[in-house]
Amino acid sequence: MAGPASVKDVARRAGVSLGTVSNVLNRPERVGPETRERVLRAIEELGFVRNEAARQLRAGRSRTIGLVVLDVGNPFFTDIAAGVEEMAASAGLSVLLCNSADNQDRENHYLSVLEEQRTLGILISPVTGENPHLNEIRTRGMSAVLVDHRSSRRQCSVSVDDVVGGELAADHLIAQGYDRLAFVGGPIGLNQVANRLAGARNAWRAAGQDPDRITVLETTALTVASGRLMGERIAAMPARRRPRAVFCANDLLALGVLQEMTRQGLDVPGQLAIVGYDDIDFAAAAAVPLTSVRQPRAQLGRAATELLIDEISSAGTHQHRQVVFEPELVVRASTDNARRPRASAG
Amino acid sequence: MAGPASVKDVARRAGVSLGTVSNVLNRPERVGPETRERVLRAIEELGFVRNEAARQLRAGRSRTIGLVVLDVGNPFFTDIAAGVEEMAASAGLSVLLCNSADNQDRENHYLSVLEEQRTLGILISPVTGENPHLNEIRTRGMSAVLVDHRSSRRQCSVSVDDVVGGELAADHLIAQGYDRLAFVGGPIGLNQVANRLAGARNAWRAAGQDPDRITVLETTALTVASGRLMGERIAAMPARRRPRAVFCANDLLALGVLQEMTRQGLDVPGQLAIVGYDDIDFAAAAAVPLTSVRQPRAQLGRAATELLIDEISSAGTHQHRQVVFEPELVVRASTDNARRPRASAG
DNA sequence: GAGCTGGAATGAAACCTTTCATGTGACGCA
DNA sequence: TGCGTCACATGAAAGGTTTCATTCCAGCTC
Repeated sequence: MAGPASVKDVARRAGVSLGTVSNVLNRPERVGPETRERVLRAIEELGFVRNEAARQLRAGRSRTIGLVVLDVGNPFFTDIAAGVEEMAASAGLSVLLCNSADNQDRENHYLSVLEEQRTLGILISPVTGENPHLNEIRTRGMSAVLVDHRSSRRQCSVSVDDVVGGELAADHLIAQGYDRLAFVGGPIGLNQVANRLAGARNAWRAAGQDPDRITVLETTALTVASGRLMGERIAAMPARRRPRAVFCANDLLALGVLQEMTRQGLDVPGQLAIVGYDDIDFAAAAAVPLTSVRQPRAQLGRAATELLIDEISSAGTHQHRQVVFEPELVVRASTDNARRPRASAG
Repeated sequence: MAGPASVKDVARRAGVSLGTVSNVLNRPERVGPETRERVLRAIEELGFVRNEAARQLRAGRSRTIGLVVLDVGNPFFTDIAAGVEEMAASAGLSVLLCNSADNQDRENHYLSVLEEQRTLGILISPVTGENPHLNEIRTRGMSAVLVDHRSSRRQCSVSVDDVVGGELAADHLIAQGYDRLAFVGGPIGLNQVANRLAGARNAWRAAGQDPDRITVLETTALTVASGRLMGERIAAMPARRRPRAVFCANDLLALGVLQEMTRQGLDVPGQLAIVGYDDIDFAAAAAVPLTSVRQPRAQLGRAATELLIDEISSAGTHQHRQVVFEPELVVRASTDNARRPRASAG
């Protein structure tokens, strides 16, 4: 026996036909108990394992959905993934988790893989708003739901209002009396980044300030390492020109900045207040517990999966929906202006 | 046209045979330039996408390896996954990431899925040492490498010496003068947990103490939430019976305990020193930067993938190897006994 | 002009499972 | 005895790709 056993081998060993073996596997009630027993024994003895590829080829589609995220290393996305998996499992589907790492080429590569696999549908947190490749794939009949990104009316999406989130963060900083504000995040091309910045500018304008006077410190990625790098730059600024508060596009950046401040002996929030975004579990456990904008992560994942399943199963009647959740500000020590030392103390 | 276009459709449209289309796809140099052009145009016009299932059925195996981890929510494992993916990509392979969530049934489920998919090989951080199902699958010719768990000589594995890690942690605490020691971790059935505890006991014994006098506080999982729960229990102990130092089986637990201490107003390391394990990025950014036992995570992933690829490609000559890395202690503020208040101060 | 060469294209077979229309035989009932 | 029914079991077909042994043909040599 060269390769692994096939239904044919099982059939021969059990002395029945191919069809009967298949029936034992898929509709056991249609097979006589004695025959069934014999087939099962043959399966056991040969160590037969279904060939999913052949199965799927016959069926024309798989029982898998794809989830493409921007960064598996970010707990924000693994929390979403947990929600997706929970929902998918309860519908009997598997989830194929792909990491685009903020990279358009990788995103497209994974989209191709998912299409070639005849995946049932795709959940994607896209690198950019419009991805022609994704649109093409959808044209060919693949269902897709955008996650963490609001779509047009021609497609389903699940997102959290990032503009509102940015406003919440900036409003809070303004209310706390911080004046020189910086925004840390990037690449600016990322939608989430752009929207959170736009929200902050809105709030700034509403407070009667010039929205362009928010210093934008653009990073190359939304990671702890990028945050540390930017932290170095901030610490190196002369105290008079240094911002009093930074709003970071996500918690990883915020934690990086915070870490660097601590290392350089700058007090948070005394010399620099920090607001993060996402409220991942680690934000609360940070050196200085982080004020952050909370997103309902698992819920995001569940809702997206529900929409996708609906789109797949009721192809004809499906109505595209854009679900938008509201973010929520969680205030912690990192923006406590009471702890800010006298201006002369620096 | 009902379903998506197939090679047959492309062939018809381009006015060539099936075989030629396949050649354009797989060995373009064997096809005349003019014909090739015509086929490519047909592919473009029809939006033809290879059917991976059929491809794989024909080939007998996929171009994918499976990675089963204990907890995708734990940065330790996503860092390993990053290493795996990097190595796999450079060998032209895809990675299917599965989360067993410490659960034997889920682990077995994913193993079955991977076998049915005719995955090229499996990297697995196993829930328990011996998994009969995994052994069965290996019997049928599937390659598998254990990750973060040392195997017997009959199989490849990549791990970090957890006993040494436990010794490093406990030695450090002893050297810092901490006497009442507790170990936080669980389920004790998990190998990593058991070994780290064993290491700590070794060190304790070597220091002339009764190794059974290490209090074992068993948790149900290695998560931040479990850590918080155990933190509550620790805080609730009368100060005289409370441990002076805890060694946590991983950083998530340590962060949870730390968070709860802060919430309850207990000083770390003043009233409780904490050592974590893994040295994930967040450990350094914690409320009190965590002393932790560092593991070379990405390297673990890369090495495991290398072993797997070797096992797959040189099936005949392959020698099973057990690669064991050495952990490294990273000392930070959470175990700084200088900051410990006078005994009478409590 | 016959025979040969090599590049290019062909078409059937194989991979494995599932489905479905068909076949078989036993049994009960009129 | 003959017919209909029912429960099982059968075998061929289909699904899309790749491979490989053939076939075809233009161009070349002798």
